[in-house]
Amino acid sequence: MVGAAARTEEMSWTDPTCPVARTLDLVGDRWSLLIVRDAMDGARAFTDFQHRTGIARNILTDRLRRLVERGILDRQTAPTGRRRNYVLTEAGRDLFALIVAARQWGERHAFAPAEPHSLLVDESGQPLPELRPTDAHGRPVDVDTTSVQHDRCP
Amino acid sequence: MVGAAARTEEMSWTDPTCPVARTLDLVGDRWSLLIVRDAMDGARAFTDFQHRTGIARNILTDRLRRLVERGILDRQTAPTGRRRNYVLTEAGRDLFALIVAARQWGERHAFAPAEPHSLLVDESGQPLPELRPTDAHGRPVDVDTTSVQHDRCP
DNA sequence: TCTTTTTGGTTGCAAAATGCAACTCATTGG
DNA sequence: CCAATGAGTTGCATTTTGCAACCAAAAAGA
Repeated sequence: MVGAAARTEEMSWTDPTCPVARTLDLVGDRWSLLIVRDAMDGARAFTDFQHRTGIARNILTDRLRRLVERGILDRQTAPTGRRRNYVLTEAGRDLFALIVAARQWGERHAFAPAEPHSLLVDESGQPLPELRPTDAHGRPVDVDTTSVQHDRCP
Repeated sequence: MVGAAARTEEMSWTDPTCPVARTLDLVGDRWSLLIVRDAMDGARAFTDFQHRTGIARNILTDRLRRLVERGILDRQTAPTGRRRNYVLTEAGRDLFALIVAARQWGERHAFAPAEPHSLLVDESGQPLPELRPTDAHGRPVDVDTTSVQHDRCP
């Protein structure tokens, strides 16, 4: 299902039939996924995001608004007219796999072997195993063993 | 391991300790992942990429060069013809999981239920099951059951 | 062989996105 | 009440992108 404002604002897609392209149209700019990353790591207030990402404040204002419009973040006002903060929607939380894939690729290809980096761990402190696409029977697949059908409507 | 030119050119990272941020610095712009997507789907020549993505040619020139510099594409001279084309490196092929994650999120959240879209299938024509991050024991994990350690060097 | 077309770019300029600093205006802590 | 902080907005300079025209080498055709 498409996000709220994507409907009202009649989003113009780079490549309307490709889910990869639509995803990039929604969160594929320089900052949106870093904002989502920080939201997943507990950031909720404007300044949380500003300090963690280092993004310019006017751009942050715009990105937060767009992520809300696109159904990835939600603005919640705490009980007594307090400060509003930003929380992930279900669609936003579902970006977890994408962020994990980005993190793991970065660990494999953007760091020297001994170079320090932050680490994503499960509840027992263990790093996650690598995400591996599989076919319907659980066998690993890759570029060579898959193909894109451009002419189907499932 | 870091890409060839990332070393020579002394890349300046948005957030040097975060693998997600480094990945986005390398392929997180408006076009790079669509170029990789098309390379995975068989595009090799300049004009293949130009027609599939619709990107402006000067930008395409620049993105292709950067992807080569960053170790994601390689320029290969075809056996008979003199014309060089672009093929994915191992690091580029390893972006498969990231592209699949983007595709699956797009299918779930950027399309109306009956809206047509391209489909990634395995060798027997079956769509791939959804990628699910798991812990070391194979149990599904998500935002709530994981955390980022910002102070470790594995 | 000579000409035409296609490929793979480059250059210059206009438009859009981004970054930076200064300025509001409400909330909160003392 | 007053100062400090949070959450933006506004204006301007810089950077990135898009568009169209131009160009040289390679391939194709006559």
